[in-house]
Amino acid sequence: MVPPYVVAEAKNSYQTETVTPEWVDVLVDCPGLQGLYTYRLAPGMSVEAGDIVSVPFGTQTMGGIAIRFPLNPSPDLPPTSIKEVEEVIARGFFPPQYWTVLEKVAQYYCTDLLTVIRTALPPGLLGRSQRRVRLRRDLLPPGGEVFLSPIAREVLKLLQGQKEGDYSLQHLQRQIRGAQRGVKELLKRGWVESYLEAPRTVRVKQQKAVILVSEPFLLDLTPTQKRVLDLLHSNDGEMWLSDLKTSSSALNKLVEEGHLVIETRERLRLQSGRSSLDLVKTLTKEQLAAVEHITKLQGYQQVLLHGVTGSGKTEVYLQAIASKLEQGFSILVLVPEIGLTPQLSDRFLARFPGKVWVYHSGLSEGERYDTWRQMLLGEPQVIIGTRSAVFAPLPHLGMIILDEEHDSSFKQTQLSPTYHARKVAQWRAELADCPLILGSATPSSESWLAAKELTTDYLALPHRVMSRPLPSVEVVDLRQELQQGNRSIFSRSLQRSLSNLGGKQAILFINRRGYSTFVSCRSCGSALGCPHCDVSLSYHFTEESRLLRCHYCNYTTLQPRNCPQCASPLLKYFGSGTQKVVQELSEMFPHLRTIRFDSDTTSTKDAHRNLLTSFAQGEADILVGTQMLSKGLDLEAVTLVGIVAADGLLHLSDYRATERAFQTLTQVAGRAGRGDDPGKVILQTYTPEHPVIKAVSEHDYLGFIKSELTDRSSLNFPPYGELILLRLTGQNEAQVRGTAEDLALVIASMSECEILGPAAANVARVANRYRWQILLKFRDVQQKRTINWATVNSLCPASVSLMLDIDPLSVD
DNA sequence: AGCACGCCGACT
DNA sequence: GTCGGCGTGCTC
Repeated sequence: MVPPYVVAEAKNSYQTETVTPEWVDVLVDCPGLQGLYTYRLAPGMSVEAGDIVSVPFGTQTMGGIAIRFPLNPSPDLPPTSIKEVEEVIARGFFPPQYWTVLEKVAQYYCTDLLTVIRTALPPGLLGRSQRRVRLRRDLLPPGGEVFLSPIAREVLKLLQGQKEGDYSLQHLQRQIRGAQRGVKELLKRGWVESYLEAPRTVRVKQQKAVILVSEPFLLDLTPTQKRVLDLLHSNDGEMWLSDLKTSSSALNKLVEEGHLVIETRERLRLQSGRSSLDLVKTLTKEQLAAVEHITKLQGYQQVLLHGVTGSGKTEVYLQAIASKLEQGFSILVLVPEIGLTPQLSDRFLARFPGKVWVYHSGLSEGERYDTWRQMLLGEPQVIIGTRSAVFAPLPHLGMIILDEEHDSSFKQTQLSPTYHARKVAQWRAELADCPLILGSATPSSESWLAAKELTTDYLALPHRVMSRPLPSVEVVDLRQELQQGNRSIFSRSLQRSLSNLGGKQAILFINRRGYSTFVSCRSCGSALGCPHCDVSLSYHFTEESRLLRCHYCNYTTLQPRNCPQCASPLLKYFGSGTQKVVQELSEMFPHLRTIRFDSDTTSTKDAHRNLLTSFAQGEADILVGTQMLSKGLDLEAVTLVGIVAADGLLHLSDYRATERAFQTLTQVAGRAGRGDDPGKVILQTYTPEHPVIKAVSEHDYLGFIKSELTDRSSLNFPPYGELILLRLTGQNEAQVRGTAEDLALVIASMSECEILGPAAANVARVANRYRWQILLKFRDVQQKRTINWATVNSLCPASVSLMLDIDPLSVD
């Protein structure tokens, strides 16, 4: 059925042959399509696997990727229907083995190759053709518009407004509702013409460069020319004209005399960030052993670098990277969220100036496109990026580092492919035959088990640098506080510590944003809920207004004066969020300045960095924030960490809830005492006897993970068994439920796996869509392959959407 | 996703 | 009768 073909990986073997392929299978970028389309290659047109081409598709032109070269087109294809590739838009976008990784991801995560490619490639690489409309002024009779319908008249007016009278149809439709009808009318009269524009992809940015080729006589120069010459000298004789801040005409004389050459070159739009000074640090004995172990590795090897908070993992990375760079390799560094760790990327930039580039979804299209091209150049370099950077096309990959490997942001959950960057990194490292370093103070259960089973090397940094101690943790029983009459959200101990800060800084952690987590009526007892979701609304306030907001769908309404159910004015606010903590702080400690750090205050670009910078510079005394605080902040002046309420993390039903709680609490606690002064953590809770609280307060990772693994093993949860979660959503509750029940039956007939559910999701409705789920538990990877997902998918009606989460980190 | 082709209501 | 609505279906 499938014709014999030359696959992408075998590219080299066919290149050496003199036969030029006549057919090419192209992956056309069109949602809803997953198959490949066969095109003819015009004689003389050379296309390689991975090239971006434009092809006729239906009535339009589309961008696509050349995947493979069949020896013959499929026999069921009428030969006359095969069209020709139009042109090659971009070449060489994939290093060797790259396809293998993408195919592996598609297969493992049960999705199609195109979805994976769209995740991996920078956006804007694949374009689609655009229809444009142009006014023919020469054919337009004066006063002709009297014959037109109102809509056509409106379109005509818009077209006449512009000098060229040339707009994309899309633009016209945005401006005028129903523009297409008007355009048709004008087309028929022949007053406008329409044409297809070639697929628009991100373009290379071209700029003029000035190059010094010979030294002019200094005495002959005007002041401007002197300034230009000085600038050129301090930049190795080459500069962009735009950076010289002078017009090219001012340089004409020097160009004429042959001293300067001005030429147009591609200018890469790269974002490297800010660099400051960073000195190579002296290593502790343990760090040194780790660096030596890593640099001696040959070939693929996974390494778990288990370093307590403040043990100097970053310095180990930096020195290992330095050695790899010297050998001519490139290094990929993956971090949870780039915005949260500006200090980390700054340190890399300072240590390896000109060799470090960041890559994440916050970059503009042009920046991502150019950074991608920069990677393909193959020069030894370091790419720091978030989850999607695991697809960075570095040709001479010498090492991959996953920092904070336990962090759940490495897993994609909402969109397909639901990949985990750790897993993809393993495949990439295996193919590139290079080490993969997993760093964490609180390793994931997966990585710990791998180390225990010896498939991963284990390196420990059990002590902080400079012999600094880990912070002492004081557990405060909030039940006792209440009994003894303290109704504040701060225990007496935390209040005492805050008032004795003595010029040092504090971090307060609370895992909810907003002011109150829910509002309920004291008369009728009903809680104010979101009209579109099955959750209660959180109370937020701004200077202008008091709002109730849904944290799931962002529905926002003004806070009502009276209960909507019974009109009682007695509304009570329960639960504390970051806003309430900030407010209570300002009432209790008016002299302490606070910064709130949560997704409400960090939504704008650079907000993370700006807030953290101003805190680091001592412009505030206390940083109040959510989970975001747990991700690698390294602030030397912080001596106190207060965990306002740990309980929100402890009592969740999810199979990974305790692991996450331990990690978050340990990481937050680890922000204290990273400078010369010892740190202190005050952990407030209603359940001080909880094993997680005990383990966190004693810095006992080992004890924690042992009992956690015992629990997981007995229930065959990961990292022992394997999970797949089916999430079904739809507007009709009965239909969603019915579909879930049907699918569960079908799956039961295919596989021996354990089926939990179907059951309504924890939050049973979000944005008016009902959610049901089925959890599948497999013995091992082999058993996981027993399900035919095409069949399962085909049984799902169009009005119910089915989302597969492979290896879900959360089944709530 | 587009954009065709194709089959039903309000106008010359 | 025609024009034009947008309801399925195909795109090498």
